[in-house]
Amino acid sequence: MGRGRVQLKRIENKINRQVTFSKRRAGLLKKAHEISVLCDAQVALIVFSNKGKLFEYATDSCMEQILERYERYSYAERQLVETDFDSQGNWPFEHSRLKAKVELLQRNQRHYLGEDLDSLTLKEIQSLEQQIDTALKQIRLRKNQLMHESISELQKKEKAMQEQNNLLSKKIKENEKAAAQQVNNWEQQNHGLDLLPQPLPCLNMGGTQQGEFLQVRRNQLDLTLEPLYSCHLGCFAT
Amino acid sequence: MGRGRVQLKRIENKINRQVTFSKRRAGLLKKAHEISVLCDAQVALIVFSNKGKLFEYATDSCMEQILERYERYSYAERQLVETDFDSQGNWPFEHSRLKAKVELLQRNQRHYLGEDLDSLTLKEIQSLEQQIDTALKQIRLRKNQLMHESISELQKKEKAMQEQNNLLSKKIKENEKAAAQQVNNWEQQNHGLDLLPQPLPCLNMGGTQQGEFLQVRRNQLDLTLEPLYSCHLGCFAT
DNA sequence: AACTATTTATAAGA
DNA sequence: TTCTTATAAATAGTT
Repeated sequence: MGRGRVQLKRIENKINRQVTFSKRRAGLLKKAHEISVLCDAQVALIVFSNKGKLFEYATDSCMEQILERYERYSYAERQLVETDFDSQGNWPFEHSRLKAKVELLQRNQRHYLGEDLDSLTLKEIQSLEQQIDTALKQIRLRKNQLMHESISELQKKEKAMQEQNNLLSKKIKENEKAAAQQVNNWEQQNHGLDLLPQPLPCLNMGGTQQGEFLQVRRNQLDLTLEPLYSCHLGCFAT
Repeated sequence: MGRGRVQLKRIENKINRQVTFSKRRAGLLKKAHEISVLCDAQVALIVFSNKGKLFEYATDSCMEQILERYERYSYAERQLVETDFDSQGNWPFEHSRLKAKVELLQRNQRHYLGEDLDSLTLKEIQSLEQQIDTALKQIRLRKNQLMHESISELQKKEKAMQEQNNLLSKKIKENEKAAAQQVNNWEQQNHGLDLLPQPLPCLNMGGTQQGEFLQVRRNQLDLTLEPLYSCHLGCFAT
């Protein structure tokens, strides 16, 4: 919607990205509100800019309520299992223990994500740095592994297609030959009738193959999620 | 956008509302995805239809992670909400919700620490890598800040001590001078009585000063924390 | 589910 | 950032 057709990939120009973000964010929030009012739906929308700023919309401004509802919806099954498993226990105690645990985990999580670091001493920061540095190395290792897997699967696919391709080409040539033979025969019988057979284009790896492959992987690894959108991104963007 | 101008109010016709909901829902999800990709933003969108059906979109399919981030962001307000919620005593629900939360947090934590990465897709890994990379940068920033603070405080201290040192030296010299004067006087009065005053050693920055100072800083900054991260590193190692 | 007349959103330019 | 404008997209009403 604008003067150019838009490609669904990250806008590299920073200024441009920021401007587009502002505009589209406004549009998105507006539309969230509209569907909420028009269709009597309950909507929660959370947007973090790439700089980490938060924007949100929630029907009737009750974000927490909607998130609660969401979690209830997603954890419905789990609850059934857990409810009678726990009922033997000492609830008040268990409960406060859990709350403490959650708080601790959240605090650690903030630290792992590089937030709220002012409360740490130099020594703690240094230790944290080492942990995160190690983690990053692991993550990159695994990423590379996955990327290599992707690559080799794609190559395998390519090879298979190439073979199929060759086979088809061969068949086409044979057909052409047979056809030419036949034409020859005809020409010998009734002179001067031309039939030029069109050469067919070869099959090639399409640009969509990569996306398709990712979709497959996603479904294998992530059985719980509905795939809302197919992958439009290049696989190997950083 | 359509043949008539739209009024921002609930569509009363049920069929119409349902149809509009379908169309706009698709549009909204699409736009959420677009802004996420184009502008490198993290988006979570939750829609409950008025019949209670759930539709959702989350950048990189990690809804829970985004919701966690959201809750971290609105931490302060949330405390109040939770306290309220607890006291009305829906314990079984609250309890299982907490357990789910703990589980989620622990899973995320493992990922942040580079463990248990096999369950993640390539896209998720890439997203994780970016987060952790950013975190590490933050951590290093803070570390450098702390180190600079340490250094400049130490330098200030050094300077102060140097001054004190000079002052003391001066005083000692004066004392010596005075003493020599007196000795002279005495010598003039009763020849041949030698009293050589011992020169006093100067004060210096001891090797332990630095460690002590750091210890003090630590205690000032870290009143609340249990030592979460054990320290294996030297203070100023990278 | 398709179609199409219109309205909206928004990309690019100022 | 904000405004303008040309154009792409979304979609309301229709079939």
